[in-house]
Amino acid sequence: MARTVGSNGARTAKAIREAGVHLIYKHGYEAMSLRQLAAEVGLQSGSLYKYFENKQSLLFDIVRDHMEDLITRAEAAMDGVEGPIARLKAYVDFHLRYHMTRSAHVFIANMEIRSLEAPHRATVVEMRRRYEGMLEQALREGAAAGLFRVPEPKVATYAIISMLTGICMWYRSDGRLSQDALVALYTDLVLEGVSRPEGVAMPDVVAALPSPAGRRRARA
Amino acid sequence: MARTVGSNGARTAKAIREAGVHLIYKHGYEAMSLRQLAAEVGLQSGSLYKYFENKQSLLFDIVRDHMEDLITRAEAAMDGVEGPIARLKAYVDFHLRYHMTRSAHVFIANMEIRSLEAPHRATVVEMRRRYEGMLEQALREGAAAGLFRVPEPKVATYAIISMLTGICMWYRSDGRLSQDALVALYTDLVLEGVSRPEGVAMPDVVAALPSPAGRRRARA
Amino acid sequence: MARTVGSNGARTAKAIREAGVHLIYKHGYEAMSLRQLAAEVGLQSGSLYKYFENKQSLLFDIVRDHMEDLITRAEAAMDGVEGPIARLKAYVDFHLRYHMTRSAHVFIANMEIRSLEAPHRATVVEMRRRYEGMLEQALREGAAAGLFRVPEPKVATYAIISMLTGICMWYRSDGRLSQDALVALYTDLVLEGVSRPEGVAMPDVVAALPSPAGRRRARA
Amino acid sequence: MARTVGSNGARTAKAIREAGVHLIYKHGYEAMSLRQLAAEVGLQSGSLYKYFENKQSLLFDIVRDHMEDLITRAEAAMDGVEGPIARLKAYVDFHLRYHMTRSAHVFIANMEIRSLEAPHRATVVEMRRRYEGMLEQALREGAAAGLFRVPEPKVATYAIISMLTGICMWYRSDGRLSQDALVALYTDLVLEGVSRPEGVAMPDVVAALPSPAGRRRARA
DNA sequence: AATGAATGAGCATTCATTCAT
DNA sequence: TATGAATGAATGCTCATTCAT
Repeated sequence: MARTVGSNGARTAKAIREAGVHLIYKHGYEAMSLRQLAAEVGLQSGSLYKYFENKQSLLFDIVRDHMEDLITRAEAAMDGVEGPIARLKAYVDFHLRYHMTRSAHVFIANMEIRSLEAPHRATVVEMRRRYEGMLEQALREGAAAGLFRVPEPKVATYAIISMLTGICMWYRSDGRLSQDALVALYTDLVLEGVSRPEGVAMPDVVAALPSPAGRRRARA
Repeated sequence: MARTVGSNGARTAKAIREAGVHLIYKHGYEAMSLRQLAAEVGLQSGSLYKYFENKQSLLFDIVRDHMEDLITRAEAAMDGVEGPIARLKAYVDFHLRYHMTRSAHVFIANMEIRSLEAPHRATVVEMRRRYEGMLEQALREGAAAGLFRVPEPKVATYAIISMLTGICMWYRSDGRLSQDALVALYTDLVLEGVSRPEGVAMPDVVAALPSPAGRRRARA
Repeated sequence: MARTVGSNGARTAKAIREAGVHLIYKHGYEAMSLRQLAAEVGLQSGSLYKYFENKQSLLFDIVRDHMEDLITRAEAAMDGVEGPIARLKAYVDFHLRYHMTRSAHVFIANMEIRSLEAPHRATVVEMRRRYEGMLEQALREGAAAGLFRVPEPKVATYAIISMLTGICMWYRSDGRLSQDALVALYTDLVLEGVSRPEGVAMPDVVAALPSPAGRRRARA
Repeated sequence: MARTVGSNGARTAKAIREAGVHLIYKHGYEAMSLRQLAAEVGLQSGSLYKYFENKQSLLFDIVRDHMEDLITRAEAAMDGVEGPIARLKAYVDFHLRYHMTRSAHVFIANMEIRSLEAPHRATVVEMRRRYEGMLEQALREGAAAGLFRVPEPKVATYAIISMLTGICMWYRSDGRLSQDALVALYTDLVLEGVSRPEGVAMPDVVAALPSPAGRRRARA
């Protein structure tokens, strides 16, 4: 019998990718078996190797492509936005909407870094740093302009990103609150959190922080 | 040979638990093998079964005990603290210090919930809800007292806890910033984020939120 | 190496089944290991799982298929045979020849019922009941016709079947006695055992038996 | 703490033996674990080795003791009984009652011979031969005296013993039929099966049997 | 007489992967 | 493009057995 009309490699490749995302999201990379994946797309497990080199590279492909997409879209969202406050708002808005829309990919990229082999992990970590850097930059500029109260931009970056990313652990598109409402709520939390209020001094312990200058290690 | 001189059940049990935490933290529950664990404590893998029923219950024991410890200590930390602001500060302080001190346990409890079988997972999720409830309660009281600007206490709870918990992803005890400094930084972010500033109105979209009253589903 | 030249699924499946019968017959189901079985057919033990779901289902497949074969052939052997005496003879003849020819299968079906998990066991027990029912029916009809002296057809059924089945414990095809001779000997024992002799009364204790009517439990 | 009053080795030994019989009967020798056995008598599994050398010798002890008991009692039951018919009746009577009373032991001795290592098995097989020999002897004498129609006493022996032994597969002491009734039924089957009826010739095929004289192999 | 800690071999089963067809 | 047969290593787990205490 000839092949089914329209049954072609590209379609299968896409089906594998989607089933892979779904299964890794649901069971975790280690717990997902290639037999399951093959069954999901109606193949024998050996046939998957036409579409990827091995299980590890399936994961890497998924995570790398996701990170590229994330960065590309973030840059597009921030493109042309002027001023630290507007840029911070744009970042928060983008990050939240992206995480609500593509929660499975995001979840995988956050949870399965551990399952990536060292070189792959390094690549992904570097991409994540670039993405986080966009937020850090906005915070630094806002602080320099006297708009934000962020003595430690790196810490604030981690804090804000953790807070925003957490949304993909519980957000459901059929929930009571709309995406717009949630964006408004989080934006408010973030903006108030970092904005300089009139006449409020930094706590002493922060004022006495050692200077970050000259340190070598990437993380505080 | 039967028994190493000086071998001792309680000591072995403790060693297994610690090695288990370490290996699950490092490789993930699925990726850790009991042979690895046994090797770490100098046993044959079959001998581990004197100390737990199976791999799953090792994980559950670790997570459950951690959650019990977390809740007990949180309650102790909040005990006698009066007023929403003070209570919020106490919660943030406790949460951060605990997460900086026991980051492996915390990491496991957050990451490996997925690896728990349904009934175990239900138990842990319930415990987590109780722990989160302490924060939510403080936020609600603060809002009711007109101190906090939190139209959606549940969302704010998730947001704050995500932000704080994120610290265990990067904190190193030998880092540049002390625990005190980090606590001060995060406390500032949280407090400013939720405090009611003079004459600042809610964003329109939040003001127009549907009332949470009467909804049945647990999550927003 | 992937595939031995000329290897063939159907052939392997048959080889596994036969080796399985042989090993279970020789060592017992519990004592047979799948490594042994795999070695017998020249495979790695994991490869067996292409051919059965698990060890238990290998046993069940063997026993079920045997029972189906037994019943089908018994019905064929009895088909068209008229009259209780002729039917009893046909049953004895069939049963003996079958048990002499396929003693390994028969042995397994009798000995390893205990090793079947409950639902499988129930299925097999039900099939056995059907097979035994054919003999019981012949005995009942002969008794009703005044030809047989069987006050308790169920007991007589068990007795006769036990007697006949015992042959597979010692029969060897290269023994001194031919199948025909053995069939003649057993037929004689059975026929004389149940036939009504002239003027011979039942022993008193049997005459005084409680009526089986109305009892619920299947077995005497 | 001192030992419990009356807790002594002999009592424990007996408990182990009984639990062993029970568990082997229920699960089979291979499937029974010494942990189960130990738990049944309230010991640690290592402690069992004060009472037997190893698992195999527990089985052998059980089977050997049972066979000794069987033979001793059979000899006592036949002692002083005169004449082939009376002796045959006495054997049948004894065998049935013994098998109804001690069905677990009997079952084990029949089913687990396969699990005995070669030398142990040889011992048990020899004992069984002695026990069967008592029946064979009675049949031979009855045939020689012209009372029985048994051209092949060995075959008849196997047939009768199989038939009688089968009772322990289904007999329940709370069944509808009493032991006396069952003994009467089986005795009747056996006696009629082997007794010489007036003017009934042997079937041709049996009349033409090769003489058993001079053969070496133990089984027909 | 019994414990309890441990061994080391073995088990059924699953896995990612290979490759001739 | 896909199959299906197979590998070989690994996994979680159970077992009979040992022996210092």
